[in-house]
Amino acid sequence: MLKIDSKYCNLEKIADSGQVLYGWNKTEEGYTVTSRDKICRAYYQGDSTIIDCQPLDDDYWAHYFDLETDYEEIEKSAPVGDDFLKDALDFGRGIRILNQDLWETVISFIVSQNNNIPRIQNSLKKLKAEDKFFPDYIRLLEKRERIATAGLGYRDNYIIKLCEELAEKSRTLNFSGDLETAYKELTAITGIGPKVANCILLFGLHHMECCPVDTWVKKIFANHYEGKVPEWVKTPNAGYYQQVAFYYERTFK
DNA sequence: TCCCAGGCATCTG
DNA sequence: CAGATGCATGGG
Repeated sequence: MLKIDSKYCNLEKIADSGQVLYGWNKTEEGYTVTSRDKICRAYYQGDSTIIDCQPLDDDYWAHYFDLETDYEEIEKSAPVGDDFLKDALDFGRGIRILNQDLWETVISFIVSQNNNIPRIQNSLKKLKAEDKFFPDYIRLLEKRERIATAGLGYRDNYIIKLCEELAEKSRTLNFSGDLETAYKELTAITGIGPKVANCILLFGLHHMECCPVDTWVKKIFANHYEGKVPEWVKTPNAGYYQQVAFYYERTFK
């Protein structure tokens, strides 16, 4: 069981921050969270956030919830004199950048393009169907009818092509090289462009300097920075600043 | 009915 | 290189 100061681990904010499109389900006490073949319960107890898993797998979940990172320190290192960022950091305090499963993240954000969040989540649920955990490429190729009926629109071919290419090489996705190499390998996949690649790098591979620029972030630049790119975009923790800014802007759209 | 959604691939100049 | 366009689908 993990016990975290809830000030820096707010379950609702994490669930609604747009980084996680699969695996979080609301319950009476809080959430159940699945990742790969693992599951935990997450809820509050006093001023603490509790992560409780059966069987015991605290190391996995400690990494998933990114407990090795000091978010108070990230806040302190934010560029000064930026009122919008300061407000976003206050509003989003409690968000953490999860270490999500790479495959789940890749599929989630391929599905996310030119799509809305409820539809994305619905499609991912349909891909999982009655399976216990999110299907790997082998399972998806076995269950092609799911891909056809998941409401994926034109994105279905991106997923089929990726699964078939992995099957041909008989290997799962992994990006062991540096950031630049991973970015090139990701954007070489049909259906993955700069924005989706940055989401995968940030949410699946935990490159905190990556800053996905989507329609909301463009709105932020336009509405709060006179159309210019703010300083925080090019800092080592840009991914976190992007996430709280996204959450802040989208909440008060 | 039109417009949009955590964009991308493709084509054109 | 930058800019324009089509894309599947469901919700507002």
